[in-house]
Amino acid sequence: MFSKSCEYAIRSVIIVCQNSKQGLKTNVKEISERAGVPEPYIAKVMQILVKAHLVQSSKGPGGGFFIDANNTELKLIDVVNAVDGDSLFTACGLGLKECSEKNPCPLHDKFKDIRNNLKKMLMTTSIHDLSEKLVAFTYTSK
Amino acid sequence: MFSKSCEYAIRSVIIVCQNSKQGLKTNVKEISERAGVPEPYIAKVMQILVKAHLVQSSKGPGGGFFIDANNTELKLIDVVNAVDGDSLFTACGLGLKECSEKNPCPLHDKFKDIRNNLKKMLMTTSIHDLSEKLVAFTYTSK
DNA sequence: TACAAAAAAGATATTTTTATCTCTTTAATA
DNA sequence: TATTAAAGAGATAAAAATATCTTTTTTGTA
Repeated sequence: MFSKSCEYAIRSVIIVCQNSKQGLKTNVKEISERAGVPEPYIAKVMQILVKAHLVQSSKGPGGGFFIDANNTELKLIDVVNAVDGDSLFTACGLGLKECSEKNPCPLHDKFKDIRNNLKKMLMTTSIHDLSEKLVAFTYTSK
Repeated sequence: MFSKSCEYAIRSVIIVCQNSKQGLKTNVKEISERAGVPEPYIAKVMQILVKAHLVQSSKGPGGGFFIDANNTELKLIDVVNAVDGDSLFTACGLGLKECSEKNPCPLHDKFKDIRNNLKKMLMTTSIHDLSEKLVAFTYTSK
């Protein structure tokens, strides 16, 4: 469904969010360990999230990633969009260039429903809520 | 959503199905042209579909791919499963190894709904129906 | 039976994604 | 001010997906 980069990003953002609620910053090493993702790889992915202003970062000793206190409405879709773009919600299910509302491929409407469901779910799922539910979960990739 | 191989497969199967209704076989060249997919690539993908018994093939002059007359209940999910497997319906949305019904990740239930919708759609969409609706559509990849 | 047309099989090449490594910049603090 | 811990940036490497090429097998037909 999502790219690995995106899965990693979601898991990482949840952890950063948890720490941020306690006023803590999270460095790449901790993200790597707790999210179960390779350290140099997630370092790159975090750069994307910082550039998209979904998380903030500070350099130097004691630095790390955090989520701004006023950025309380961060949604899952923001992370997905930043990392994977919006092709999941917009591209034709059959990969057809000409497929559109005006010129729908035969699967167009069926796919639209599915994608709209997915989009709605991602738009209404807040990272903050997830970070509260997920405390007990161990992140280990396949 | 689907791999390119899978998108190609769906488009190709629809074309083969159309021809099969008129008792015609479809060779790789025709599939390539009408589905807008690279010829040597779709040749490989068709082998997967033949091995999965979703389409039949015959070699030699006048040969090609066709769908058995009694295989009238071919569904979209059969093609997706043969080419992409079932990870889209079974894998954790966050890529977590331990996520399961018993030990659900925080997104588990929300993803389950989406995936079940998708699965239901694919299970109820017949290739034969699609092949009738899609006659006018031009297949051109992005 | 020889030829030609077609899929099958296997090898190779290219591109994209995933992953890692090295060096630079920033900033806290001893 | 020197050291150190951290992110940022850029280069490189490995793996997977996509694409192509070559050879073999099958089969219809002249």
